[in-house]
Parts: sequence; structure tokens; C-alpha cells
Amino acid sequence: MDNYIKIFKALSDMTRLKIMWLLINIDEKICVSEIVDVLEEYQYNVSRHLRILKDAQLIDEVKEGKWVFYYLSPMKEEFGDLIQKAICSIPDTEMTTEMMKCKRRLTMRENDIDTKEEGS
Amino acid sequence: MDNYIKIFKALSDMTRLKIMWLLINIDEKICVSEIVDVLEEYQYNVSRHLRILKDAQLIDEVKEGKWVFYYLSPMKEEFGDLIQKAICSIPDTEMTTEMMKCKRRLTMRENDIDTKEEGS
DNA sequence: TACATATATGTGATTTTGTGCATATGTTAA
DNA sequence: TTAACATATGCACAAAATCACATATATGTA
Repeated sequence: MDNYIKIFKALSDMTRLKIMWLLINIDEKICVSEIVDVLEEYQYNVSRHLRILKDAQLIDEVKEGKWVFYYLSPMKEEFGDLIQKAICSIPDTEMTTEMMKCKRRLTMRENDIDTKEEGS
Repeated sequence: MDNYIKIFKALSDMTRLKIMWLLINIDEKICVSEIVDVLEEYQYNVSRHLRILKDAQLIDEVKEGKWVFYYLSPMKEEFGDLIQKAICSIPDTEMTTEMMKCKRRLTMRENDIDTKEEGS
């Protein structure tokens, strides 16, 4: 029962739920600094929230150079699968700003040196 | 977004998750004192937990004489529906004791005067 | 009426959680 | 090596959650 509690607890915070929503909806791995930019939250807080999601086995991480990318854990049990579907059913209207920022940030990956002076 | 957070928060407590699991699995309304007996938790705590679940719109109540029965709220949105399914997918093995006690307690409803001296 | 049963709530103590700040660790580039 | 960037974490504090105790409210019954 503790595992299920841990999952619900992990999802009962705005920042963490937003991270999960993004991961589910963009279907792509994303690194800490990108989440920081999208959610406009301090880096150290994002880091901590990511750890909580990982401890609940909702996400995994992979290190690439100086970046750490986070992605959805493949769900083995039906429970996690249904929880993911539930998060996915949260309408975009709740996340328009974040989704916009996220898309813009992800396209900046390839040519991030060229567009650095673009500003906000 | 706050509603979703509220739901996850409501479910991130052992007693409350157990109450929800029971309500989903017995498919029947149940009153406070019955939950107290099944979960072996103080009445005042059960009362409070039920209020939190109700504030999250997961359950509703109906008064019948001196009893207050609680039952699953009919889910209007897909989100709530998937959350219910997720809770339903939590295996019985996590709840064997509670389920046994619950079944016994519910059969005692009809003939509860006759069997009162049966004890535990 | 008085009493027993069922449920809810105010209050204070304890625990847990989220956050800000500073700083540590690790990686890349000059 | 030094500097810059990316991420993680120790510590202190404030806010929130949980719980135990006492008590209040409401209903039914003798």
C-alpha cells in the first residue's frame, strides 16, 4: 500500500504534477534546466521535486554530458498506467502557458547558440 | 489544476486510500461506525478523513436516521473515472484483513441485534 | 425527561512538507 | 589550471497535515 501512497503523494504538488503532465504530453525526455525555464521555478526546487517523482518510480533519469534528462518510467503495473492516463486527461487549457514555453524551449535545442540573444 | 491536486492529496493517506478502496470494491454505501470497525481507527479521525475525501468530491454522504452513509461520487470527468479505476487495480492482497472485516460487518446489518454478543 | 448511540469539531502537540539560501559535486571549455 | 555551466544537497524555517483528547450536536429510545 505504501507504494501507492507514495505515488499519490508525489502527484499532490503543483510543480510535480506539471512536470508529469509535460512529460506525458510531449513524449520526450527533458532536462532540469529546461524544466526550470518552462515552469519558472528555482533550479534547486525542480531538482528536489524530480527526486520525489523518481523515488515514487514515476520517472527515470539518464545522464548525458553535464545534463541529466528525465523521462517517464515505463509502467509495469496497471496502476501506474491508469495514473498516467488520468494525468493525460487533464485538459491543455490548464497548461497553455507552460506548453507554449515548453515547445519553444525544445525547438531551441538544435540551434541554441544561434538564438541565445533572442531573449524572451 | 487545484482540483486535481486536491484529489491526489486526498488519496495520499493510508486511511483515506483504504476507505476509497473499500467503497470501490464493495460497491455499496457504508456508514462511519462501520468504517471505524473495519479500519480500527478512531471515530474522530475517520470523520475527518471522510470530510477530506468529500471536499475533493470523491465521495458524497446521505443521512439516514442517526447514521451518515458515504458512497462514491458519480464521476463526471474522465479524470475521476481513471483515478477510480487505478484504485480499483490495487490488488486485494493489500487489503485482505480489511476486506474480511468489512464483509463480516456488512452481513451484520440485517441481524445486528441477534449477533451482537458474537464478539470479534 | 434522561440516557445511549452516531457523528462532527475545536484545540494543542507533533510530524511532515515545501522553500530559500548557501554550497557542494560534476562536467565542459578555455 | 581556472572559469562557466548544470545539477544536487545540507540546513533552517514556515506552512501544512495528522493525531489525540475533550466536547459538541443530532438522533433514537426508555
